[in-house]
Amino acid sequence: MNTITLGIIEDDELIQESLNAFFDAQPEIECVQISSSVEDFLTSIKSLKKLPEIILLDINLLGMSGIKGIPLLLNELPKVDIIMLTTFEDNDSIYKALCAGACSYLSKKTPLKKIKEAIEVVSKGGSYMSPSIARKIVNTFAPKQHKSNLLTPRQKEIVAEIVDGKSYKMIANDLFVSIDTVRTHIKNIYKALEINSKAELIRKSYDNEL
Amino acid sequence: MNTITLGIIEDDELIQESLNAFFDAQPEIECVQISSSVEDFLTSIKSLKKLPEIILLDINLLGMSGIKGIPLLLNELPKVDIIMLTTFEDNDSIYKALCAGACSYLSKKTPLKKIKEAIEVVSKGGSYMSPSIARKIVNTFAPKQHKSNLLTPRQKEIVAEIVDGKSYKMIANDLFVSIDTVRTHIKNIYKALEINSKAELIRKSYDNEL
DNA sequence: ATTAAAATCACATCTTAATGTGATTGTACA
DNA sequence: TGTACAATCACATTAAGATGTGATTTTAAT
Repeated sequence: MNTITLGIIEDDELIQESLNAFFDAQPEIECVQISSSVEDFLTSIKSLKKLPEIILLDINLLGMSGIKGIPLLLNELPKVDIIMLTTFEDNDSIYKALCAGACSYLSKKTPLKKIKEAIEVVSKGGSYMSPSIARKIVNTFAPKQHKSNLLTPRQKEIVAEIVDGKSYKMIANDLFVSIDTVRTHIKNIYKALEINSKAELIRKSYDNEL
Repeated sequence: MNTITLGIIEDDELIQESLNAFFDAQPEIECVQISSSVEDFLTSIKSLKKLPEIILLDINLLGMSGIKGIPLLLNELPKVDIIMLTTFEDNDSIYKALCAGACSYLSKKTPLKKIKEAIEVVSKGGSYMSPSIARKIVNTFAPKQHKSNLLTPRQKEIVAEIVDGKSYKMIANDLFVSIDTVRTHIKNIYKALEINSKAELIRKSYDNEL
């Protein structure tokens, strides 16, 4: 197994040193650049022989924030994997970092051994995150429980088929009813939602408005 | 620590039995209901004294799919946490399951010990997922600079109108061209995207596939 | 027992969408 | 200076969708 080249962007000197000392002792990982800011890091890498494959990135930095730096880092190093290493664990920071292109998100409380593990996992094409952060991430997908009772269960079935791209005829077949029944359902759905076209129905469905 | 009550929905008898035997031997986890389908499960829980706090759910089931079953399960058991346990590891299945409200996603290849660990993590309010699945999940956030050149700028304008719920006639009016021109554009769009209905077009548009 | 709501089906009518063939114009590129 | 492509329009046909009126049946609630 090849050594993994690592970059660190972290403005707390204590943490910098602690990480540096730790990775120095790990033959699998070679720390090729440590900077206190994204700006410095971007300048420094121009004169490096070995480029980092993975970057540990803090959010609260001097100069631009780690999150704003992600696109710039990815622009300079398109193949790099970015692991956030930060004290912030709020949904918003996590969400923004991932949307910007980070591939993993760790709390600074994470033990060094786990950080190393995360680096190895990411290097193999995976992603590591703590259970609590993972939960926050999956929660961003979860349905926003509108649960409006505008539509009956049967009507919702019909909507699902429509959204799936089925024609009335196909729906009738799938649900074992006549096409006229499908028509009637759709008439009622349109009345209930105060719309009058399939396009609006699909939009509402995608926007979770039913 | 209290025992965790568990439900299992899985139609493969071998896996059912293997899970059942394993959890029988775990004092921390009590399996209160095993069913082969979501439908059965929903019927069965009505007569249970102890309700499951966590459900292991397969996707490929007899009757309705596990993914379609998630909303129904959450409806009956609003506090339940659902862990997908499935062979499917494609982005789409993962994404749909999480959007439907699953809180964790495991491959069937996961060792029993890890499944138990996942259950305990979820029971504590976290989420467990394997590195490869975690990576797929974070990738759904990442910026997708597809910017596919499948459609010309004019065609994209037409699509925008369609998605907005406009009819051909309205589009023709908005863009100051004849309705036949709109028709031709749409014909070409359908050909380019290899689809043949408005519904599919709207879906692709919402799913960022253009 | 009555009522209300949900789901089913039929028939009719009109509008919109899907698809094919064919043509013209302008622009960009080799 | 062709040629490829985007954008425009016309005509025609078949399929699908939208909408109205009216009716039956089953089930849940009053």
